[in-house]
Amino acid sequence: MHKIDENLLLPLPLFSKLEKEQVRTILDQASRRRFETGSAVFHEGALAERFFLLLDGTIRVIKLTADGEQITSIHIPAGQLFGIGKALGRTTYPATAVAASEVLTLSWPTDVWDKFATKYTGFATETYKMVGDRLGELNTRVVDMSTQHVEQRIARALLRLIDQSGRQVEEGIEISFPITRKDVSEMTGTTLQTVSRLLSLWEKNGLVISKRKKIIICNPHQLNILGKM
Amino acid sequence: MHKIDENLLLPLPLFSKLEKEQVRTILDQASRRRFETGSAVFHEGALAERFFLLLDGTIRVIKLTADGEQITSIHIPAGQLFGIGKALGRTTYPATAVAASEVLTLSWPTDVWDKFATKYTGFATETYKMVGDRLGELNTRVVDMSTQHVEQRIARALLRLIDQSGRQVEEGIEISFPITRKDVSEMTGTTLQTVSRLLSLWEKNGLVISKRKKIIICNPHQLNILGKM
DNA sequence: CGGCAGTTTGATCCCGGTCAAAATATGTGG
DNA sequence: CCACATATTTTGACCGGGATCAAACTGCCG
Repeated sequence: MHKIDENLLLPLPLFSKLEKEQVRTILDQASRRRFETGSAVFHEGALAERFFLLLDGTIRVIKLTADGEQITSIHIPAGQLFGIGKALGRTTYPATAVAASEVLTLSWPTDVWDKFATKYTGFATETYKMVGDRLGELNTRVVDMSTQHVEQRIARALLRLIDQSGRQVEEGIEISFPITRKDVSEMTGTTLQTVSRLLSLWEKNGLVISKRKKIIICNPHQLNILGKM
Repeated sequence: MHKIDENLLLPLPLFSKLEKEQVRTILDQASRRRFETGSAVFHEGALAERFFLLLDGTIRVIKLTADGEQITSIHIPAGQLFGIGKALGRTTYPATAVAASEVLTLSWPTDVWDKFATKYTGFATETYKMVGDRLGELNTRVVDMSTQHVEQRIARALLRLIDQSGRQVEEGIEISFPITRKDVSEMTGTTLQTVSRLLSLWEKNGLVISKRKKIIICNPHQLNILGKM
């Protein structure tokens, strides 16, 4: 196993209040692992034996319904912790985490969480801030789902994605991991047909450009207006 | 201001790991206040100067949309903390808290949260467990909203309500605070007309009995089946 | 008793789901 | 490098759940 350069991690909010020395100690206890696109990092209901830090790529958090449908709860961008049920008093993972692209993770045994939280200033604080953000995001999701039409939900979902994991390209801002119509429909509670129709329409109007598994937002401003109608 | 009997609070999970002495100290720093049905305890966006413990009654947490619609995020039953943005790194309240019935609260200045969290074993742990539960609830809300039909969402919402704040009465289990068709529609992302139609239908079939601002579930089992179809 | 808040019921309409089928990419093995 | 299998996207036709509009009804409070 390679040693990881602690300088890469120091800029992360999670470690911002720590000494280089401390980050080194934390890293030395971590396991490093790569996941291929589509593979699961952990499964809903499984014993939460480890918690993870996403070094690179994007994690898609999904839930399965009784009848086998799957819906996307959130996407996690690089730099964030996930699978931290321990921090919230859980012993099992509340959802399944899938690699939305090639993914690089660090992970630690759940047991060390308490030690980290008490020993390292800001570690718990930053984590809970992140939890707060996710709570907020879920909250707006609920509001959206109850009040917004499909067109607006999809527009907002795309904006959220480029906000979290957008990459500037020539034609606009691209979603930095492969994403299908089906994925978008699972994020917004619709069907892939509806998503396809809308993307086609938007492409005709110059709002987006979309290829297979790829979406580029050309005109975020216009999309934002659509999302608020 | 009356002294509050600490024996009332000792059974709460929040205080379960504390000495009587410590609970007394915590209580002595609290302000006690009553809110009438419909009045706001705090408003979305306002500076989070205090956090609250709900002694009696039910709190309805609502969010307002851009166009003035309001949707209900969750209900908080007696015994729980709320308005604890500080624990999640927030400085403002993320939603509005309204008294769904007559309500009795204790509250403390936000500043003392850190002290409580570090000083009193289990205080932080219990709080975060609760946050975890709310995260879970919001998560299932999102799943529900994306996959369930209106009938199922309403059935589940009612079941959740009697689960959290039900009161056994002669004909079945009653929701222990006044609740209108409109309230239910705001919880489920529908319209009061649809809720009314369904409740009428269910009443005809003996599943519920509903009066003005009052709903009694006569047959939770049957409703549970409906909610899973 | 008047007025308001809450509820019921009917009629109509349309968004978006469902079913179906074809078109277009991508990958794989020979 | 081609042929075939599979994954993804597109487009069309149809239909139904539930929103919307409208109006009457009921219980409650001052």
